[in-house]
Amino acid sequence: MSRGAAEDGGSDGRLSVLAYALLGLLAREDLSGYDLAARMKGRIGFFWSARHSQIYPELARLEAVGLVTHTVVLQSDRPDKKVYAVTAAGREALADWLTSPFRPAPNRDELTLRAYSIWLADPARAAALFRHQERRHAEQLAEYEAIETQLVGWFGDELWRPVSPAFATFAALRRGIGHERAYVEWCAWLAERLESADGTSGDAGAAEPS
Amino acid sequence: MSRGAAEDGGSDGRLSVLAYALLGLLAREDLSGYDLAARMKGRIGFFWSARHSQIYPELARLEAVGLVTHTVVLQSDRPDKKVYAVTAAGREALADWLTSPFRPAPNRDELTLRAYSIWLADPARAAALFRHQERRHAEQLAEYEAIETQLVGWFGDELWRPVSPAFATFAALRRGIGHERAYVEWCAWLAERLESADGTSGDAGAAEPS
DNA sequence: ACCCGCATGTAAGTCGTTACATGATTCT
DNA sequence: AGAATCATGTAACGACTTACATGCGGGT
Repeated sequence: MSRGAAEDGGSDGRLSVLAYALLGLLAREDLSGYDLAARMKGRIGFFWSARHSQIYPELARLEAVGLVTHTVVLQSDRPDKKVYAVTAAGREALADWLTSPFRPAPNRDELTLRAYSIWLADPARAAALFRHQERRHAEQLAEYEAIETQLVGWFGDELWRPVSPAFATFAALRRGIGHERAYVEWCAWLAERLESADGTSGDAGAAEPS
Repeated sequence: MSRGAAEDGGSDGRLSVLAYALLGLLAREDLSGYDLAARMKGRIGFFWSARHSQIYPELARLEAVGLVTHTVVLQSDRPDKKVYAVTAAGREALADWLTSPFRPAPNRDELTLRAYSIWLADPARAAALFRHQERRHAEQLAEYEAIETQLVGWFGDELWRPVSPAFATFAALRRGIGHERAYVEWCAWLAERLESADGTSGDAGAAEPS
């Protein structure tokens, strides 16, 4: 049983990471394409996202290889919808992928790229940019920490049991918190450096042009 | 002069982020396409990268709109090369971009995505995965910290002058250090949780299959 | 003889975003 | 009447990866 199902649907073409993102959501609850799109710009949006235009075709592909199925749910007050559920083969494909050899994709961070050329910019303007980003990330951090508090309240001990979905949610959230915390610190450090230099350097780089 | 040059080459099509990455490197020193590709998988690789197949056409585009120029350097022992230099218009386009309104691209982190479904995996295998990643990131962190030490040695006070390229290098590097540090901590935390649960849960999930 | 580093390009294909397209129902 | 939410798709384009293609010179 543990080796048959993985081969059943897959034929041979490997799945995209998006496919696993969808399977991961569907392993927790049955959802429509619309719901999946909503999840992708909400909760899990900070580590994976996709638009509905990418999700609908991907769901069709997953169904074609037998990793998900759908049932049409008729609604009177709203448009009907297709609710997708993961199959046994889908669950297994997901579980296999989770611990499979991992090749990290190259990082791309536009703000760091800007920092790399920041010596060409006006220090005052640059400082404003990084202060702004500092605020953005501080807000995001606060939001995550609020969710963390809620999580600890709702689920108690369950949060520490690795077989629980709540644990996995918590784990991902901790990554988000660590990420934002580091980002805020960096922005603040850089902005501070830029601001202090703006004064010492003398001339009116900070003044409005008009 | 401060407003003519920006419009000269650009016609109207916006530049890709890659274009600014290349301009940022060329603003520091003249380089061939080959050299640029090398930079992109070395030093600056941790916040931006590109293959030569993407770089060569992009350089042609930049030259077409007058932001860079090239001179052919004949070599006897090696193939001739085209060495690119940024123009005044190029420098200005870069400087303008640096502090322009910034729309952060969506984050995608496959390891966090895996963590989100980790409740479906065997805890022992999952722990191994995150321990492995912890090591990888710890090595990366050590490397960055070594570079930081060198940087502080070579350039002294220059590192604290925002108009110096060394400062910008330092700033980007600090981001890398913060990032890796947070990542290592997260991997270690998660691995620990997975390992402790593996023992309490009882059976031999950690044993070799053969 | 063969591989590696230098050096420059093109082509095919995947992944992702933006925009196009439609249509029902509910709220203001 | 107009906007917002729910709901599902397709099309065009841009960004990026992998593979194809070529050729010289130096080291083993």
